[in-house]
Order: sequence, then C-alpha cells, then structure tokens
Amino acid sequence: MTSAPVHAADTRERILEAATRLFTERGFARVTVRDITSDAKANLAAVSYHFGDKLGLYERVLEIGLRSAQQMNTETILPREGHTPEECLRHYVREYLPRIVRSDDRGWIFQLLKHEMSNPTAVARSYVRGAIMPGIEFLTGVVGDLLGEASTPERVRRCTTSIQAQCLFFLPDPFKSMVMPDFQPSTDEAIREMADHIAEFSLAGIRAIAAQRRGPRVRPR
Amino acid sequence: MTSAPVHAADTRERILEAATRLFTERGFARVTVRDITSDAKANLAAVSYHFGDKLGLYERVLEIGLRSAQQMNTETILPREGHTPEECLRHYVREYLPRIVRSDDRGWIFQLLKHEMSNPTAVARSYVRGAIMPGIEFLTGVVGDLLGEASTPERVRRCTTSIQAQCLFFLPDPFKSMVMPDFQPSTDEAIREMADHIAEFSLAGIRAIAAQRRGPRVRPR
DNA sequence: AAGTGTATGAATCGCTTGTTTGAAAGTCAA
DNA sequence: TTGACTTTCAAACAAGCGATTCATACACTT
Repeated sequence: MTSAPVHAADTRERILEAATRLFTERGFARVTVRDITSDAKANLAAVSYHFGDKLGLYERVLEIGLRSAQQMNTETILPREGHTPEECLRHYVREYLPRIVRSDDRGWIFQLLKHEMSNPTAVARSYVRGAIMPGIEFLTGVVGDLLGEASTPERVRRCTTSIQAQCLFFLPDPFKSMVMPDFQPSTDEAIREMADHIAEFSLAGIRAIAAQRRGPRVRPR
Repeated sequence: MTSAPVHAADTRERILEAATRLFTERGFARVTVRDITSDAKANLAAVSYHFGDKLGLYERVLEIGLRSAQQMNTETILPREGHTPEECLRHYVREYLPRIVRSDDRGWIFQLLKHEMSNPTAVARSYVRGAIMPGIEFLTGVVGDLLGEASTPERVRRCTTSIQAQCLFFLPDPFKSMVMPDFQPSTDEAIREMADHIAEFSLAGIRAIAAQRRGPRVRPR
C-alpha cells in the first residue's frame, strides 16, 4: 500500500519512448542512461533490468525504427509497372522529403541513423540496409529507365546520388540551421515546393546527362 | 645535459598538429586530452599549460582552419566579370569537390565543421560564416544570373541548395561509406567526373527551372 | 496466510574524463 | 654560480558515466 506505487507496469514502455526521442535528438553517445530514466520517471536500474544494458535498449529502438522505415518504403515506392519513370520519381521525392525534414513519427529513424554517420555504433549496420537500400534500389531503376539508351552504370550511380544528396541534405541539423536557416523549409507548403523543385531539377539534369554522347566521357569547357 | 630532453620547445606545435588531425577525424567530444597528448608525445598537462583547456585548444585549431578556408575561397571563387556564369559554376564545383572528398591539408576544415553539425560546440558558430558563407553567396549570384528573368529569391535559394547539397554529400563519412561504398568516388579521375556531372546536371536543372513560367507556381503532374 | 516470481528503488562500484597540483628539470641573464 | 623564469612530468582530484547490488514492494498462485 503506502503511497500508490508508480508500478504502472509500463515502465518499459515509458523508457522506450524516452529513449527513442532522446536517441533521435542526440544520438547514442550523447544520451546517458540517467537522462533516459529520469525523463521516463523510472529508476536508473530499470534499463539494465528490462534491456540488459544501454546498448540493448538502443538496439530495441533501432528494431522499431527499422519496421517504421520499411513501412515508409511501401509508401514512397510506386510500382514501376503502371507508372512512368517521371511519375515514380516525383512521387518518391514528394513522399520522401517531408519525412526527412520533419522527424515525426514517420521519419525519426532517418535522423537517428544520421547520428550513426558521425558516431557509428556498429549495431546499426544491419538495420540500415533494410531501411534505406530499398529506396536506393528503386531510384536506381527509375534513373536507369530515364537515361534509356544513354544509361551506363556510372551515369546511373551519379544521377541517383544527385537525387539522394538533394533529399538527405534536409535532415534536421542544429548546426546547419544555425548557419543557414533560410535553406531549411519549415512549412508544409515550402516542403512541397522544395520537393517539386528537386523532382523537376533532377529530371532536367538526368535528361541532360542522357543527351551527352556515350563513350570515353564528354568533358565540357 | 643528461639524455637529450625532449624539450624541443615545439611541444605546443606537436599538440596542435595532433589535435587538428584527431578533431578532424572524430570531432571535439570524441577526442580526449589523453588521446592528443599521447599522440603528440607530450605530457597530459601540456594542453592546460599551453592552451588553457581543451576548448581553448579546439578554438585555436578552428582559427587556423578558418584561415585555410578563406584561402580556399579565393581559389574556388572566380571573378564574375570576365567569366560566364556557366564557367563560374563549373570552376567552383571542380575546385570545391576535391577538397570536400579528400580531407587533406586544404579541405580538413569542412570535415571538422561537419562534426559540429551533430555535436555543436557553440564556439564554431562565428568561424563558420567566414568559412562557408562566401561560397554560398557566390553561388547565389551565379545562379541568379543563370535564372535570368525567371529569377525569384525562392528559385535562387532552391537551386543553390541543390548544388550545395550535391557537393556536401561527399564529405567523408564512416557510416555512409559503410552503407553505400559505391557512391563515394575515390580516384582523382572519379572525383573529376563527379564534379563535371554535378555541374552539367545542375546547369540543366537550373535551365529547366528558368523555363517554368513565373507566378503562383507550376505544379506538375 | 504463506510463498513465489517480478519489478522498483537507493546506494555503490569501477572506470574514464578534464583539470589541477607541486616538484623536477630545463634555459638564460647577471 | 646564483637566481628567476619557463616548461615538463607523475600523480592526484572531482565529476560523470554505465553497470551492479541487495533490500523492498508488489501481484499472483496455492
């Protein structure tokens, strides 16, 4: 009895929620177990009890993120048969970009993986391929179709990279937004406009590459 | 006399060199004072003695990097009068990209600043504007010229962002190269080809944006 | 009511971190 | 040689970290 135990039995869930949010914001290394448990209003030892250790908790968060990313891929990737490559590209960017810009329930996994870039944990490797490779492979196919007869593996790779780079640039970033705040779209409208821009900009770029003669390599200027 | 004291009086320089390399590789937080001093074959207390504290050493490294970045800007930025916008853009990307890809003596400051993105130190803010704003402003002017009569502030900003995004994507990154190694050019030849690609891809993209009618906004599809 | 397994809590351990200390060793002018 | 000053060094300090311990409180079966 005493004074109403907080034993809500969902301590584990509260820790997971707090960990997901904090890991997403700051990455693995810059979040302490004390941060998580105090945020989740749980005891320090609860992490060890429920998840073995801090890394076990992190892996659990990654697992959940991977599932959400796979769900996302089903929404950004249009069936190639029944849609033109142009439609596929426009749809992909328009669905992809909002999830990159806003790290909400659907896009937080990308921000979390971004922290892995500067601070790799080695656990993320396996999760990554499942999360982002499908999108890359889809884009690769679409770009190959768009290049048509001018397609070469190098050209496909370079064009795909150009598109990916333009999208991933918008992963939230305290430093970038500090340095050049104007370049980060904030409203839904601005995000949609940026997505349309990337699609049209890239379609024109791909067409220009496709128009170059094949062979040793055209070197302008 | 005795056995040749290591007192080479350049302890301070050795620490600066080691710190520059280690901070560039791992960022401020993931380098310890012990890492630096052991690498520089100096005593642990030498950092406090010569630079006050770890942050003072970091600021000193940033100062040096800022000067190297300003030097770099004079090499990537072509005088606008006397060169066509196309020439300016191609020259910029071709000079810029190698310094991004290879973090050698000329480009390490960008990699160092990249760590600030996920792990801001608050000291870097002032250094950043001096290092990267000139390039952005130059690109903004070039893109404005290329858009010509179709130019609007939003279009200029979006096109400039597309170019910057394609370049900055190639900042070295243990995680990215782990996930998609094929997308990181390694040889000088591959880097040059990628730079040419970005220039032509972007020029075509800009022309396509310029060809859109002005006004409320063309929404394709 | 007693017993069993699960979950929580406060305290503590062992380790790494940045920083400080005070002595020793060097340099150099008088 | 003396004496003041600068630089190096080993050792220690205080704080923060992840992890562990062990007693306690709960839920549930018998």
